[in-house]
Amino acid sequence: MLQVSRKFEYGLHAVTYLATKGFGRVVTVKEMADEIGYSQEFLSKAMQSLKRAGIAISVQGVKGGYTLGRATTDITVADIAIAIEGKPHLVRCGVKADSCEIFSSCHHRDYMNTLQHKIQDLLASTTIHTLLQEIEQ
Amino acid sequence: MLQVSRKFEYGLHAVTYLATKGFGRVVTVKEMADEIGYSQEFLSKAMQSLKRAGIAISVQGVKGGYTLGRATTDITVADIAIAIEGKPHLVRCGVKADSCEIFSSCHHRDYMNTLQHKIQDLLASTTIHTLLQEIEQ
DNA sequence: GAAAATAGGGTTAAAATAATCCTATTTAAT
DNA sequence: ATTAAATAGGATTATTTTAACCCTATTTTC
Repeated sequence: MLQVSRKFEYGLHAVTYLATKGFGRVVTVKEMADEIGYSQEFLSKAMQSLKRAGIAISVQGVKGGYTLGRATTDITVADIAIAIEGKPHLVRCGVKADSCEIFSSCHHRDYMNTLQHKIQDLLASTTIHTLLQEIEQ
Repeated sequence: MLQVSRKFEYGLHAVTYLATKGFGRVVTVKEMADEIGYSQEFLSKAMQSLKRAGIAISVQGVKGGYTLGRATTDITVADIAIAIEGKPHLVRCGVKADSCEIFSSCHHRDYMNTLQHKIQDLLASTTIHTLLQEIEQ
């Protein structure tokens, strides 16, 4: 349930890594993979997802690499999750709506959606900046 | 990431179903599976997990079935998640602590644990009672 | 004793996740 | 121009997780 995918973990770790390296500093995937201890190729995929979402900026070519696309105050955990895993689809009711006999009285979808929004709101209210700060007490 | 497992969904749906049937009313897995549209055998496993956690009470034998083990005000979404999927282990840093060269300066585990606790707290503060109420506005 | 229910071990099937492979493109340096 | 180092990304394979299924035992009512 509360399990985060490894790709998300890669993405979050990469973002916090870039954040500690300072805004604007370009870092290669190789450096990150070596330092952090992840698979370079898989981390590369995560970075590509972060780039598409504008969370990271890529610089191609020899002196290339990645840097943060915006301030850590403007990157939320939800941003990273969605960039990497897409919008979550929590509700997977076993019965399709049009063949569900109790659909009108069944609020299962509502409950699941409520839950989803709660989690989503929580992650959306957690910026990288606050996450970093909460640690270094 | 934010994806809930089907077994958790089964469990939550079963709990809300039992809740709407009224406290103390014993319902068979077959009835629930038919009404809700889930696999009877798999739902059965979910119920067994809920029973072990005290969320449901089982009655064996011919007139048997399940009923809620305690009031909906005393069952949280976290209870159900843990009963069904066990305690989550969010952090899966690619490097083992004793072979991690940057361990002392790496706060990744802290970030992940912080996140985990935030989600856990959210789910632990969401009771079935409130979930049911929030819908019927 | 028969029937209807939970209990639960064990195996198989399906799906999702993670890893790998390979090639293309971009760009700095020589 | 050529080379080397980097990102971009499609495609495939391997692994792991999840879901489904099978089968037997136990409990309890009638």
